[in-house]
Amino acid sequence: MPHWLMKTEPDLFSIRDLFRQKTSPWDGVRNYQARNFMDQMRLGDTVFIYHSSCKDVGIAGIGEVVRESYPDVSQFDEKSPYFDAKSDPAKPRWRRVDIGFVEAWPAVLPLARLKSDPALSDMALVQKGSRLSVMPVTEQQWHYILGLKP
DNA sequence: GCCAACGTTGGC
DNA sequence: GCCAACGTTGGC
Repeated sequence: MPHWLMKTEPDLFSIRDLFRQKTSPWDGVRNYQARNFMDQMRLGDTVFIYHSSCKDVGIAGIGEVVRESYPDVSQFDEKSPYFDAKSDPAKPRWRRVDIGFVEAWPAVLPLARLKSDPALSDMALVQKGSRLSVMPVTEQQWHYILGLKP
């Protein structure tokens, strides 16, 4: 069963919000590589939920795919920050998946911890300048990181 | 708040 | 098809 990592800005949507809501559409992804990875996600795939652009940057918990990719309606909403005037309603450019809550960790596993670990040097997450917001996690990386869980 | 690195756009 | 300019991401 494949594994993934998805970024979120906790000021907008955090692991605690996912806990409260139990499930949430993952919308607003506007990057082709990230979108293509979302299209590959399947029901039951597990996802590290990563907090970015905040005080405690790192992995905050786990979610799972509860609905496979379907059009992200926010691309057609002129009032949405995710509006995309160039997207054709007949062929929506952007999609989203729904993510369900699995667990919140007692503390964030810091990015600095992941960066300093040679076992994780292949992850896009720790590579300089990487801005990918949805990425695959290998089986080995997944279990290794689970072992680092705070 | 700063700024390096990135992805996208558009002129040529 | 190249590449400079731009807007954005995201760690620090």
